[in-house]
Amino acid sequence: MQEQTYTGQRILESALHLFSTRGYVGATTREIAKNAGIAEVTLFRHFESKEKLFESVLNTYSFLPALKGLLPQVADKPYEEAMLTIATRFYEKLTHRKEMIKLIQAEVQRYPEKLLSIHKTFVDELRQTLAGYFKDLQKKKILADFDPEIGAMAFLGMCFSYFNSQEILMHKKHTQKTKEETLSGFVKIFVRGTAV
Amino acid sequence: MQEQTYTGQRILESALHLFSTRGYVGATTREIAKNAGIAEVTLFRHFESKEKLFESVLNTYSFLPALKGLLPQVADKPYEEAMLTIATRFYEKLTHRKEMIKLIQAEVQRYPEKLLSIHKTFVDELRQTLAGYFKDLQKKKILADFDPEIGAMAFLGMCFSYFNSQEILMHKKHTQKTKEETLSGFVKIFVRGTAV
DNA sequence: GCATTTTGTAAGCGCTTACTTACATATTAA
DNA sequence: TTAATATGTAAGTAAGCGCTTACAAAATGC
Repeated sequence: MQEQTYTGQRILESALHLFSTRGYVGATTREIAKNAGIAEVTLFRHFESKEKLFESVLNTYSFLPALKGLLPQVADKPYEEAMLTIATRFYEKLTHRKEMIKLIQAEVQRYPEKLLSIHKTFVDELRQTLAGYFKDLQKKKILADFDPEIGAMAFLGMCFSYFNSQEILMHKKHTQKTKEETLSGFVKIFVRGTAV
Repeated sequence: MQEQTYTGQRILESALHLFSTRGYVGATTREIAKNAGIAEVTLFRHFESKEKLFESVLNTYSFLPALKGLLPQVADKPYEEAMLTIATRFYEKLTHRKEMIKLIQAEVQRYPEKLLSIHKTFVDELRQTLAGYFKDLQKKKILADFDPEIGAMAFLGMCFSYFNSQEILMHKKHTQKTKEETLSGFVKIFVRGTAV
């Protein structure tokens, strides 16, 4: 891949921000350049076209999943405590990737193959990692008998939806419960269930 | 509200479709008209401007929440069976509103107040309805002690996330488990938990 | 059968967009 | 100190967009 200069890097950062907030069409090359603090003609010296810039943004900011590295850290923790740590870290990772997630949701139909590939790689890694963790605990008879894949989907799903409503749909302005209370409540329900 | 003619109705349907797949900026009035099978000049005879058309689309296709009407139907069912019915109906309602949901996700930053209001009204109604149901069952000592609001968020969240990945991010092309298996698995986990 | 309403066709305006060319200036490297 | 490289300024092109005007044609209503 082309080595990025300082100017090129600023262009990419500006582009990610504007592509994710305005969409591909709504983000003009004029505005991307201005936001990056350069002349528009300079943008076209670094990137052949707007479309190539968009592709570079996707390549540069694709997900770097890291839940795998987290599991050894919670291996010796009690199950419920471990799940809370995983939920909190997952939320933090999503928050760091907020702009890329917004970009994928907004433009998934403009570049379906690429964006779905990025997203799927990310989701599959998460799901498989968490499902593997559940399988291990089931072998140790710590967990009940349920489909680990579905369990992973359920858990990540409720956390992602909460992240989505708080950070992307900005409901956090109207929320009374803290993130900690909410994630803790999710974990409690996931671990203990809701029936008597 | 202005009474919609047949032509006006087709324009609105075409606009919803193109606004949700291409975004507000990416959906041109030329294409909206063509897709509706009319001349572009006719579009401007029915709607003062592109922006007024967009607003009419929001007003016309705002959510019509209907989970409330469902609860009496499941009141006498066993808890787990009732939850599966609720999950299935919720998924169906989301599927019917797929384009509006896509529109909200894509354009929430262009029209934050309006779109967030629509979405929040929808989500609040769902959450409150489901939380009320949980409270009733808790009073009857059928459910454990947990925050009904957080329970509602967790349940709706995992269902929505699954819907989002299947129907909007189109992962269903790569999915082996059926929707029924997945929702059933979600409900089982939600009701019984995952710990032994 | 005629009047009214609705829509189509055609042309166009003013503006914006992505992108290019040419020359000047600033910065960096030799 | 000079050469090379990177960027800025200015002007411009071609295409497309939202929207309008004028007239013709089709559909509807009385």
